[in-house]
Amino acid sequence: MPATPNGESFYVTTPIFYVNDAPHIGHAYTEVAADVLARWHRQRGESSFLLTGTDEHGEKILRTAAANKTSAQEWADKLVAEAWLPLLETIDIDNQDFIRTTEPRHEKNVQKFLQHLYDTGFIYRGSYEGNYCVGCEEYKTEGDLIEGEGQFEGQPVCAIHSKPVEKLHETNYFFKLSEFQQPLLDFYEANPKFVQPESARNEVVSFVRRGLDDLSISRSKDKFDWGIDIPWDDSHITYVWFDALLNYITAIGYGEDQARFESIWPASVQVVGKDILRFHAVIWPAMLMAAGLQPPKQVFGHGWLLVGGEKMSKSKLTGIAPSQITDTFGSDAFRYYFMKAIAFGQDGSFSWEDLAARYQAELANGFGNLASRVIAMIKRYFDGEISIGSEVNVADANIQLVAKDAIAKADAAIEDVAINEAIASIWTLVDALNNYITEQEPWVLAKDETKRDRLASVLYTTAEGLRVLAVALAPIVPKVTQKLWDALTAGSLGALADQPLADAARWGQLAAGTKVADLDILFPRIETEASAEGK
RNA sequence: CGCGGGGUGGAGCAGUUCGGUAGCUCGCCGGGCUCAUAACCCGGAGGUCGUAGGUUCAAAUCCUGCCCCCGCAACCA
Repeated sequence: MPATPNGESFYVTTPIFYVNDAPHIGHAYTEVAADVLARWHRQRGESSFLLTGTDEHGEKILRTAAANKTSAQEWADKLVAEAWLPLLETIDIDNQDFIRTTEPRHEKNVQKFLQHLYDTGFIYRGSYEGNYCVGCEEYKTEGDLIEGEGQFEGQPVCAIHSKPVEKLHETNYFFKLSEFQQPLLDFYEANPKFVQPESARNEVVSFVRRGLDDLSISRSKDKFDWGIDIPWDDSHITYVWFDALLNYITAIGYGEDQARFESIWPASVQVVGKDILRFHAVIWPAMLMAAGLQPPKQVFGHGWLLVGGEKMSKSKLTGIAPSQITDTFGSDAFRYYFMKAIAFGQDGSFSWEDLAARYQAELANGFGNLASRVIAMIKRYFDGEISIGSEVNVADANIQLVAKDAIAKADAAIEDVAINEAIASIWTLVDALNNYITEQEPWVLAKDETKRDRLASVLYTTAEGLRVLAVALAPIVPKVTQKLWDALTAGSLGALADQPLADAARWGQLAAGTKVADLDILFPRIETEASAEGK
């Protein structure tokens, strides 16, 4: 694996959640992916920073707040406290910061950014003509409209209200996005990994080739005022792009702590759902270019979770709250399942049956049971004491090779943001160890006093294998690997999260004489029927 | 001709860039083992690779037509 020097910085972001939404497994999926990347890089010795947060401005929030008889800010506060922060708990996210777009550190520096672009001529005052739907109280793009039926036959109508839209004019501020078509295409050309996966990149490139329009970035306060004031014109507030997207830099010191900002930016990977890929791969880099800042190194658009073969949706009642899964299976299983079962970047099917099957086969029977049998044998045959045998054979050496190879390949896979491949690679060691135990038959060796030394070697090999697994799987399943680590090392090797991946496969780290501790069942069998859920 | 993704043993997927024994996980059947969470290990059955044609010595893989499913147009990573 590449020997990464300490001091390298890894900055990963998730989209900020629209605070009005109800958290579902799609949100959690994005979070877990980013968290796994961040933890992995941290164990590579890099200073790894995971940012997530909430998007709290906008008309909808203002309206639901009013409907709940409270102010927009209080409404947002409540949702953050009751929905979004608990979500992070539920799935064990180790984020270094959580930014809210209503915080002063954000609003103030968004204004600095806007002012800068205004001063340098990238923002101008223009007239906006659009199709306004009175029912929605917002402008619709051509694509938002559908063909009318019945009395409105032949004219475009709002897809939600099925009523004709009005042509309205409004004076707005615009960002000169159109000037960035060629710079963006050049940038994509020079940085082929900027948009990943490949299919996402192709889509973005062809989208930009078709041409870009300038972007309206402000709204008149006549419409609503729950946003950030345009600094030079207090009759307008900014629109989503210059508010939400900028969180990625306001959180790390843009505009007020230049040294810190420069030490972290540009972001290493910005994980986004494919629905918001264009904003992150087109508008966002253009904004940064306009401001003289570097675009992120990579924007990764992941796929959708499909339920019953279709995209999850609230209206079809296929939205699933993460806690529905973690209550039964635990946060580690949640993290493992979604990272392993779905190729990151592609759509993936979720089903309770698949989740239960993988939990049982891979986590409980594969990994959990392996840990169980190894610890049990050390206790049974050596009174719980780690013992290093001297008789090493080809099979032992092979396990060491598998371990080394597994880590190296997993590391390379993480580099490509292929999280499922990384896990599959680590799992080769789980399988190899189960196989090794069967072939070495330690229970047979145990019956022969003269084979005591060989027995020690076999058990030491398996214990070291478990140690490697604990370290390599810590970013994926932090809770159970911690339990395993405690049982195995009795604290003699320091904290699990501090174990460098580069050194993980170096054999011989468990010291002779270490007493292994009791190990709880890592993944208890789920007694309830396959689905463990009433569906 | 709106844009895009996809159709591979019962389920979920890989393989399609650079044609040449169809692979993985789960499930199923048979065997082994007993340290372990009725677990683990080995072997086996099961596929006209959506469909119709074309190119080729050879196509899941290249070309053409057609059929079907899904996403983008309502909440929504």
